[in-house]
Amino acid sequence: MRAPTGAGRPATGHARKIPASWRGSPWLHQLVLNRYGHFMVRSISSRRPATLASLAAELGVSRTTVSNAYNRPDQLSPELRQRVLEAARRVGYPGPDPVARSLRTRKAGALGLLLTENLSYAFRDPAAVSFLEGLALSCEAAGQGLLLVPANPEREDLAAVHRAGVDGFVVYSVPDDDPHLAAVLERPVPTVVCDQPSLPGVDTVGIDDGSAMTGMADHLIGLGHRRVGVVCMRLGRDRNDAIASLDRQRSAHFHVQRARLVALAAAFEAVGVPWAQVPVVERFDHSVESGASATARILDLDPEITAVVCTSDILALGALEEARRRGLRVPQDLTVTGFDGIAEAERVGLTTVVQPVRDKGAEAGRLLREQPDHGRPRKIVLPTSLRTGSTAAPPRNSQERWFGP
Amino acid sequence: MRAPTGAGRPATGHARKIPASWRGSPWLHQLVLNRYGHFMVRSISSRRPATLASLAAELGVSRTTVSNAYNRPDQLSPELRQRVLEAARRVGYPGPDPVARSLRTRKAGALGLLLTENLSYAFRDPAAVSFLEGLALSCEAAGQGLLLVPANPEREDLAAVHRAGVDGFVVYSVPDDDPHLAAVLERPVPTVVCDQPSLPGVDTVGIDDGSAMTGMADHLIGLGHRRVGVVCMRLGRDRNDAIASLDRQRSAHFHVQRARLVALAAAFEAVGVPWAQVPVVERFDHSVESGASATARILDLDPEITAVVCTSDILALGALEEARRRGLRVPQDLTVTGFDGIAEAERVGLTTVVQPVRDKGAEAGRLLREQPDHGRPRKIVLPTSLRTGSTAAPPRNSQERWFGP
DNA sequence: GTGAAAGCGCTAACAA
DNA sequence: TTGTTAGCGCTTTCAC
Repeated sequence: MRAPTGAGRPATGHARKIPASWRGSPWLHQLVLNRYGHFMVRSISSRRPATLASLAAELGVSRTTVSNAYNRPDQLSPELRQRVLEAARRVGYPGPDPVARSLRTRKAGALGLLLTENLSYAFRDPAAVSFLEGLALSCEAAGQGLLLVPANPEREDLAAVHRAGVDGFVVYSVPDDDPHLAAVLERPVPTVVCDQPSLPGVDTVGIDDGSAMTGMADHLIGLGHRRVGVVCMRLGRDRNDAIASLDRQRSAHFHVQRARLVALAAAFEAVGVPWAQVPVVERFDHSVESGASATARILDLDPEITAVVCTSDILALGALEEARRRGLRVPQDLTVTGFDGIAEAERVGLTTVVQPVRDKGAEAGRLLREQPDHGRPRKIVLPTSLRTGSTAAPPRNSQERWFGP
Repeated sequence: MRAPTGAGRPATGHARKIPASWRGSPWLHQLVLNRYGHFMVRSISSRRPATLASLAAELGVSRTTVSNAYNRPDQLSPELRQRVLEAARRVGYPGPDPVARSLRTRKAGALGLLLTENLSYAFRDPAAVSFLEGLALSCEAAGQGLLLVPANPEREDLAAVHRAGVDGFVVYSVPDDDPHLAAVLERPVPTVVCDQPSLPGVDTVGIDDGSAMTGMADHLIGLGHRRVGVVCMRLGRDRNDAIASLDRQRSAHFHVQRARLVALAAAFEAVGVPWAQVPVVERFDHSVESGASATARILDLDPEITAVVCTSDILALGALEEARRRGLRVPQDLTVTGFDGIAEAERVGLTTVVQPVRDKGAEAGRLLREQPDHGRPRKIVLPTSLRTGSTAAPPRNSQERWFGP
C-alpha cells in the first residue's frame, strides 16, 4: 500500500505531518495507524536514512520510547527495549544522531585542542607529543573526544575554531598575539591555556619557567661558566633566524621563551656578565638542525664560549651534533644544556631541566572538566627538576675552580 | 519596560513566540516592534546567551540576514553586515553555534580517528605519531578538525564512537575483532581503515606487509642466516607474553603481524628451515623493554641463533639493547632487523623495512574526503623499501659463504 | 537584498 | 511505563 505523498496532515494532529520536503523525494512512505489511533509515517524504502522518529513510527511507539531505549534503558521494559533495538538493526538505524543529540543536550562530548601554529613541529617535538598523550589519556578516561583544531598560520583559518563543536578548549603554547587564541577566547566555552601565553583572566597550567631556568643558570655559574651562548626557539610569529636583540628578548610574544631568557639574563648579570654581549641566537624552526646551526653561529662568533644553553632539548641535541662535528668534546671542551627532559635527551645524558609534560596535559583536561561555579582563574604550576647529566662540566680554562660534588 | 513573561504569541504571528521555557528564567526580554511592524523579542539582560535569532530581533532584521552576515557576506550590503557584526560584538554573540550549524548542514567539519586500543602506546610509537602527523596535516589543509575517539579497551566504551560528530572515520591499526571497529562501521559515514584489519568492503590504505617482509627474509637468507628468532607485537587482544604457536601466528587478529609472520615463515621454509622450530616471541606491550625481554627469551632458548628479526623498529631497539647487555656485538655476533623506518632506527643504523607512515595518514584523509559516487572499495598500497643498515651481516660460523656485494 | 516558513534529529519536562 | 509538547540554534529554498 503506497502512501499519498502529497502534503497535508493526517486526520489527527498528534502524529507529525509529512515534511513538505519529502514530496517528490526518492523515499517512499506509508501512513499507518498506531495503537493509539494516531497516524504515523512509516518508511517503506530504506533509501532515506532511518531516524529516531521513523523508527518510532515503524514500531508504533513514541519517539521518547526509542530515545529511552538508547539513553535510559531503565525507563522501559527490557522486552520493549529489545524490540526497539531489533527493529533498529532491521531498518538500519544507526542510533541517535550525535550532532542532534549534542544540540539538544548542549554537550559536544569533546575537548578542542589548539596547537602551536605548525602542526608538524608539534608532532615532531617529543615534549608536545607527551603533552598530547597526557591530555588524550585524560580525555579517554572521561570518555571524551579530543578534537585537534587546525590553526594554519598562513590561512588564518579562524573558521576552524568557530566550527569546532567542543565543550572546552585547551590552548597549547601559542604566542600572545595568535588570532586563533583570540577566536577561542570569544567562544562561550571554558578554556585552559597551557604554557603560554600567560593571560590574567584565564585558567592556566604550566611550570615556573623563570625559576627553573634560574636553577640551570646557577648550576652553570657554579661550574664556573661566564662566557656563554644561548640558543632559543622563536620569539615571535615572524621568522628571525638571527641574534635576538635585548629588546626582542624582553618583548617576545612567546612568554615561555621570554621567561627563560629573562631568568638567564638576571642570573648572569648578577655575577657580572653583561647580558648585552651574550649571543642569543633565535631559530624559527624547532628542530635538531636548528640547534646545530645556531650553535655553529655562536661558536663562529666567539670560539671562547664555554657553554651553550639551549631552551629546549631538541635544540640541545643539535648543539651536541655541532660540537661533535667540530671535534669539540662535551663536556670537556664545551658544556651543553637543554630544557624539557625528553626521553632521547636522557639517553644521551643531557644536562637539562625536566618538566612533567604529560602531567600538564592531564591537568589541562582535568581543569576543563572540573568547572568551579565561580571564582578566580586557576593557575596550576607544576614542579620541575634539574637533571645533571654528562654534558655539563667546569670550563677548561676556568679561573674559578670547581670542588664538587 | 518589562515584557510580559507569560506565554502566548505577540500580536502578529510573524515574530517567533516566546518559548515557554523562558518563563521564570533569569533572562529578561522585551517585545519590540521591528521596522516591518512585527513584534520581536529582545533580550534586555545579557545573562541568557545571545543567539542568531535574538540578535536578529535585537536588530530588527530577519534571521536570514544575520546568518548571511556570517556565511554569505555577498548576500547583503556591507553596511548592514557591519551593523550586524557590531551588534553581535556588543551583545556578546559568539557567532553561529557550531553544533546547530552541523545539524542543519549535515557536516561536522571533522574526521574521527580510532586509534589502537592503548592510547599511550600509540603516542609512544613514533610510527603512529608520524601517521597522526600525516593525517592531521591533511585535515589542516582541508580545514577539517581531527577528533581522537577514545577506544578504551577496558571500558568497551562504544558510546564514544556513537557520540562522535564526524564526517568520516579513520581506523588505525586495530584487531579484526575490535568492537569499536564494528561500531564505527555501523555509523552511516565513510570509513577508511589503515594497516589493519583487511576488510573486504572497506576503503583501505596500507603497505604490502607480506612482500616487504619477504624482502627482509630474503636479505637475511642471502646473508646466510638459517637459525633465527622472531620478536613480534601482540597477535590478539589478550596478553600473551610468550612463544606464539604456529596456530596463533596464523590466526592472529592483528593482520599486519600475521602477514609479516606468514611471509617470514614461507621464506625460511623455502630454504629448508622448519618454521615450527623457530622461536617467535610475542609481546603485548609495544616498547623497547619488550623487545629486550623477548630477545633475552630467544637467546636463552637458543644461544646459537644468529639473527633476531623484529616486526617493528621499537622492538628492534630493544633487541639491540639486550645484545649490548650480553656483550654481543651487532652485527658480528648477532644480526638484528626492524620494521617501520622510524628516525631513531635510522640514527642507530638499523637494518629495517622503511614504510611511508606519514603518507599513509595523508592518503587516509584524502580518501575520506574524495568520496566517489559509487564503485568498488579503494585499496591503496604504498611502497616500502629495505634499508640495509649496519645491524645485519653474515652469521659468524655460517657454513654458507657470503660473496657480496 | 530581505523575509517567512520549514525542519535538521533529537531530548527532557511534564502529563497521562 | 509511555506519550505529548516544546524547543535546542541554525540554514535554506522560495517568495517578495
